Amino acid sequence: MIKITFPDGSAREYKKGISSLEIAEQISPRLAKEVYAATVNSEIWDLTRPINNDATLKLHKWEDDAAKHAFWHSSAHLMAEALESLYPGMKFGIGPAIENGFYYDVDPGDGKVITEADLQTIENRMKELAAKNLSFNRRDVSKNEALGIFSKKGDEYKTELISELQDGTITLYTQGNFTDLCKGPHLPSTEPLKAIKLLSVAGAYWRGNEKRKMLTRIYGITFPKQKLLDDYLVFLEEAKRRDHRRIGKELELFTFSPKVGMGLPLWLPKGSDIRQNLITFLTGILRKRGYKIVTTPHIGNVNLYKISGHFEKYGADSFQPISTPQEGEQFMLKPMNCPHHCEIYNATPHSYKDLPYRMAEFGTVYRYEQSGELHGLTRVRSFTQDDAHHFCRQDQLREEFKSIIDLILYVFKILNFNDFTAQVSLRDPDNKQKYIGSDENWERAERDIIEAAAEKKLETTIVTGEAAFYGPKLDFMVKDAIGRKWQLGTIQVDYNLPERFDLTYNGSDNQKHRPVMIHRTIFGSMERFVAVLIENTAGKFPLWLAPEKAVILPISEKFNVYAGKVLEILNNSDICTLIDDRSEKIGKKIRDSELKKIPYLLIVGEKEVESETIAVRKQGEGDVGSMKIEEFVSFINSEIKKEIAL
RNA sequence: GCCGAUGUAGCUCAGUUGGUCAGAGCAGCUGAUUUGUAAUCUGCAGGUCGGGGGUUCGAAUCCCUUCAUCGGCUCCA
Repeated sequence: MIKITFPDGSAREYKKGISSLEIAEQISPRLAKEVYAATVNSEIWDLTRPINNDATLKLHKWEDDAAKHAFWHSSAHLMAEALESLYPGMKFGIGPAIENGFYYDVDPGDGKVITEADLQTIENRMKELAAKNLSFNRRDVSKNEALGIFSKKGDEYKTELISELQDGTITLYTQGNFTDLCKGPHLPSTEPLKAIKLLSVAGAYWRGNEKRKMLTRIYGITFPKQKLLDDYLVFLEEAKRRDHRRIGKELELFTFSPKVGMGLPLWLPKGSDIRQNLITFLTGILRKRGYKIVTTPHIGNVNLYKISGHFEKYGADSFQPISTPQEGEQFMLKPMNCPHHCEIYNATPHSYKDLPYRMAEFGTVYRYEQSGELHGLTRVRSFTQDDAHHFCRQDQLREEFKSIIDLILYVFKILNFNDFTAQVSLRDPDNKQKYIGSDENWERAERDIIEAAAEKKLETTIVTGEAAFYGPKLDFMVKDAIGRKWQLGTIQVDYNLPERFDLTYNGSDNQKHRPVMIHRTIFGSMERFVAVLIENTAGKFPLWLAPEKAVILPISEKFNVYAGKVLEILNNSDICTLIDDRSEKIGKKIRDSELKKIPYLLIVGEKEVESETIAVRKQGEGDVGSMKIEEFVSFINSEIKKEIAL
């Protein structure tokens, strides 16, 4: 007998070799139907795998990621089986479960392509196969046996993977006629794979290496119930409606023109207003926190980037230098503001007493991005960073870090950005030659970042090997409407540029010392931030950010004169207001303004003229009653104050 | 840059296998209406069907090429 301990601490005895599925059945047949995987001693297992020793056991229902993972991984195998039966000779790469669903990378063979038009056929075959209720069988094999099986099939991708695995750790899973190299875990059978949808096909380099062959990646998702799939598809549709590219067009916020060039955003008046509101807001906060605002040109001499090291590292992949017609000088569009800022630092002498020195700029930079990588406002070739550089002493590093974390959290809070993650990127300790700076400084900086984040109660994930070559960093990431991750704010320690630009300060010992430099952004870039803001709010911006605060809707043209008077008062009170004096019915005017997401609709008719009031309707919420014009002005001002005060 | 898809009026989209197929709704402009909380009615105007080339008696439709966009991959100082 073996002892199985459950998550609640209770324990029961079972006969040796029992599977978690059998245990679930003994608890309740219903439970057995709802579990998809099990954690046995902190390892995730197939439900059917026999347990031979005392163990802790947690059964995973659909709600658990482990269950979804097994479910989708099994789905990937099912898809592979369908593909193999439809396309004999197809070769298989890898087919993992992902955050939402699964994919499989396949090589259909030279000259053959799979397009979205083929997905329905594949999907249908998957459904046929799933209905056969095929069981997934796990088998341990030796490296030689595995190599034999897959080289016989001609699956060169699999044999490549196997050749890198340790003998004795290799397992295969078989369902029906399909066998795959796989760690598992899997479902007991294909039976629960009831609702299946293949979503898209895309190219993906084998092993993520652009020098190697491009395979065809097929994405799909499955659910145990059709209802869940339907809900998911509805969610995807809704997400598309929140897409910033779509809302940006509908609300006339920004546009792109092939004539201007791809990836070069053109901000329309309303989008510009939002952007400017953010800049004004942030500038106010920065000044209170001791930042000095600077301004630098959009180009810099090539030599500047040779000094900084950027030219050597990124020069070939940048917009190429522009030359002066007579002097033969070469300039680059600035890809970042830091070298310019270093020279601003160098323009004046610095004492240890004056540090930290905080320098900020809304600096527009230009980066060459591959054409296929451009994406709305989130990935562009020209963007404005809310950039800043802190020059400080090594002993001030942690406090500076804390102050920046504090600032970012403060700004995110005001903007109602709750759904972000923070990642600490450290250097790869096994590959130290990739980085510049002393071991001592790195260790200290990494410790400072981690501890500063902890002191600020910021939850972080720590990733080694992701640091920049010049220092460790802390990044803030958010997801867009359909779950793609984008980096916004970042805080990066830099030991490189202070060396290269020979930045110094006078210490209390009257000796020259080297300051540490911190790069930081809060929004990341105005472009990306506005994009994320659009998707978060679905275009319904908070009042303080809204480009237009109110629109006056006269009941009929008879009241246009009064409406004009109201308009003048509001605009003179710095409340950006429009008027809709078309000869349309009030219902139509309300509808149009609601769709434009203007925060307040002010209806004026006979009653309002007589009492010198306006009937206020809040966007999305309805009538909120009448008020005097001055009352509305102070109401709006206090609402805005509430929004941006903390 | 790579793989795949898409590209028809300002916007959203119809246009079977090449043969009155250049259309609709919204937006715009007209005129009528003068309206009380999410769509009043009338009429008009708008496109060399992304650009270029080709096949054909004939191309929005087929082929080539180019530009742009979308979904991914690689990249992201």
